[in-house]
Amino acid sequence: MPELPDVEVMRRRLEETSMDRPAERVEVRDGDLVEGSGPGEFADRLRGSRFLSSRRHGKYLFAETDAGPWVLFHFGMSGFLRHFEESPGEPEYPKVLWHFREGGSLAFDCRRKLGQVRLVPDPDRFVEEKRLGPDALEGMDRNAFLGAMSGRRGMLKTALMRQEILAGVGNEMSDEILYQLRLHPRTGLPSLEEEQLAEVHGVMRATLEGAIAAREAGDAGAFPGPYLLPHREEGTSCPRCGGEVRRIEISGRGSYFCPDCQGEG
DNA sequence: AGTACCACCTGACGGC
DNA sequence: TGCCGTCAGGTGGTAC
Repeated sequence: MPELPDVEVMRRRLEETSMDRPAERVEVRDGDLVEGSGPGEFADRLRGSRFLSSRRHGKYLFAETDAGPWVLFHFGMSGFLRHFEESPGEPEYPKVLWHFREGGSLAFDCRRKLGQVRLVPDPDRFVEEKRLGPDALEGMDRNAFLGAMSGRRGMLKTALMRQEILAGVGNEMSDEILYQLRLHPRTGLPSLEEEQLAEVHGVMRATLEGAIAAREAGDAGAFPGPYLLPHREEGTSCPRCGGEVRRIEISGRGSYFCPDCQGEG
């Protein structure tokens, strides 16, 4: 799940449910997911601590603690956060849990174990060391976007997904952005005029905002106009023109599009 | 510079 | 029912 919109919604849930509550106990059920320190050390450092604030950069979520460091959450392909009050609400694959003193728990769930949790002294430094580009939603105005995209030879989709160019767009959102633009997934950057690139920027922002709103509302209808996200399946019909949605492979990643709206390539 | 491909890891799902 | 191949939205490294 987790691309920028998903992570942003998780950040908001974290703000609503888990701030300023001392953790009675931090439970590491799978130390494989904890990077940079032993699982025991991680739990010990955070015992009794509270989350003070949160930040997001691209697909990374940071939570400031009064223990000093920030907790970094990265979700891989199958990770998410869930706050629950009673044990029946516990998700299926919780790897790290915060049990709050006043009740309730926060679970970092990660079925495929491709995510990670770690302590970092400073989010800005982490972003710099990771060489992440500016956040696709908060950190890129039109000119920055044009600057980042101009002079590149590759595909638009690939560039949108490269986290060192801009952070937050993944495979699924890149497909959605191309769908909204009615561009084929293999569209090359050199074929786009500056005016079209500016449109890409606007549509990217609107698509990310729309996806956040849709996820917040928990229903697809919140998205303005037809969108591809619920139709990522070969053979389903395009919500815009009724054409047949197809899947092609780009660098080993599944890419879904409507040949009728977006061209055959 | 850009692309393809593999690896990481585990589960869900469809076909036979 | 069970086995098997395929696919999954993440990143990172290698080879061309």
